[in-house]
Amino acid sequence: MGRIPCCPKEIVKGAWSTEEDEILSQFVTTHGEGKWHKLALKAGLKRCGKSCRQRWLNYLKPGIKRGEISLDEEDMIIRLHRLLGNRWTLIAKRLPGRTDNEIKNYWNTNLSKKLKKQPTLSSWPLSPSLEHNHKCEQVEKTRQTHVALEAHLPRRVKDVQYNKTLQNQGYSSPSCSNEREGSRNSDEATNTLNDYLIDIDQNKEFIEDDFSSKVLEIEDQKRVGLTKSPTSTTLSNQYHILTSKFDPLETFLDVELERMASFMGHNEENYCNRGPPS
DNA sequence: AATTCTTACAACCGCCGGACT
DNA sequence: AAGTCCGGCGGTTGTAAGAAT
Repeated sequence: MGRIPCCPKEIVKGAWSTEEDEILSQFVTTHGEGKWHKLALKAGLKRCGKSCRQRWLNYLKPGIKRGEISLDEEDMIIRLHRLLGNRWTLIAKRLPGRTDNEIKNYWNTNLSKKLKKQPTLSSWPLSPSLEHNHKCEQVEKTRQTHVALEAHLPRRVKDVQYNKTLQNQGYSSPSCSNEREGSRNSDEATNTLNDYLIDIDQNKEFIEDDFSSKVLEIEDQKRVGLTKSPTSTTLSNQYHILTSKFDPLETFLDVELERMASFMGHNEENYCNRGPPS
């Protein structure tokens, strides 16, 4: 039983014409998004479904911001990239109107080169001051020490399993089952969001790899449907930020961005796409 | 003016995982 | 359980436009 080809036989590739854009826009506006393969056929577009999806999501969808990326946006991209790595969709979610593709391109063509020229300031790219530079150096030193001691952590986690449940909190934390060999012991692998929020509150040093792995962990918690807020009084200070629709990753990013802003003496409000919890 | 080089970015491609049958 | 569909993601490529020679 052969697989149905995903694209029409006479598939058109390359740049989209104005006519094609109009057809796609009109069709999606009328019939909605999704089922891109069928959509392409019904709309009479000789395009791959994926191509239609990409064209709509990256260029035609209302609300997409075109044009030059502002300094604020650039700064935000750099910060988020340090937290998340090449996870463009996650980064794009924090920049309203910008698409993952646009951010990825901007990074590859502009920022990666810029940061290579200024490796030390890559962590904190805002306008420099002496105090600022001093802090940057301190942070970079700490980071380098940490990186030297710790092998690089996996960027992606494919498999998740529960192996720890926090008592009296109704909150269980997954851990990575594909840990690098010898990179962590089992206790380290069971660090929880709770633990990490305590770390944040205690204003521990910024360590890049810890952030990356923690973000991954939080994403996995989301993936397995972890939405229940803990109730421990010990942790109550940390959880004032949690809303009824608790989203561990969003919360984590908000906390980190606020922390970085406070560290650098900048107001991060503009970067947070969610308002403060009510 | 012609040619070559560089840059920017739109689009393609392969892979993955969840949903469905 | 296995096969297939479908959407999402991130890496890579193709190419137009501008800069340099």
